[in-house]
Amino acid sequence: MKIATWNVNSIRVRLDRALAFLKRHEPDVVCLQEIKVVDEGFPEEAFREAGYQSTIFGQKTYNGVAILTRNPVQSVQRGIPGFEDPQSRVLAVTVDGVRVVNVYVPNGSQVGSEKFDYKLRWLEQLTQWIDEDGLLETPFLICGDFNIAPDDRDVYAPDEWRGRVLFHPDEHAALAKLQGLGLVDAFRLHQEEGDHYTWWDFRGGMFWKNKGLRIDHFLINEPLIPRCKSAEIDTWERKGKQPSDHAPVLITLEGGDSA
DNA sequence: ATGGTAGAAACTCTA
Repeated sequence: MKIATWNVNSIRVRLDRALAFLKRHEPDVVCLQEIKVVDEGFPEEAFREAGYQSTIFGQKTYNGVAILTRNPVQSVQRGIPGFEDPQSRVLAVTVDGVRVVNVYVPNGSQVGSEKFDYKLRWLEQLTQWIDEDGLLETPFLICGDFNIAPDDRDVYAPDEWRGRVLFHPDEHAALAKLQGLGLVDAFRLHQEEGDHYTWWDFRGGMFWKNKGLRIDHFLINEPLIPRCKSAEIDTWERKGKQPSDHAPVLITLEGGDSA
């Protein structure tokens, strides 16, 4: 079973690339963030022709998440239960025996801003839900754009970034609390070196200088750890014509009851 | 401290 996460930064602009991505990797599940469109505008038909069904939680102009799957999904959840949030940032499904939570964590804008407070509150609500919902009893993963670089290896210039949004102690504490529920960073199971990034600012040709941050993640629970055979960042998707500012991340899970 | 780019939408906001 192959699962991908990708902040596409508008699914309408990225449709051709997304279809080519499906052909190239043949993933079973793809979690998309920042689709930037309402449900009705999502290119469901094009994905159906490619062999995928779409589960969508859209929003006009900003945010929006969706999950593409080869197989049918169960127990669809939109948003964090009990948390009033006008922004579409969370979509969970159960597919092939795995509970998959797709998140687009708030960016936070500037440390100390209202948006930064919202980011921290939002992460707290997310953690509380995962903790209380008994979701961790069975194979479980949460993936997406976390807008947090976990440690120094994940930032091209850690001393320059330390204390700024995406690399702030309060964000690290919030992420640690979530991981404290028993989740591990799947990428780090397979790669301990730094210099592997998933996002590069469009401005200043940061990709070509490899000045990026690793802010897109897969967090997996105990039952999935022995099944996780690989984790990779597809930097190819950051190259060429009209790339997103994020590269996709993919993991493979062996075994389980995937059809 | 500022501006650089991209996307959606509508001459600005978000990232």
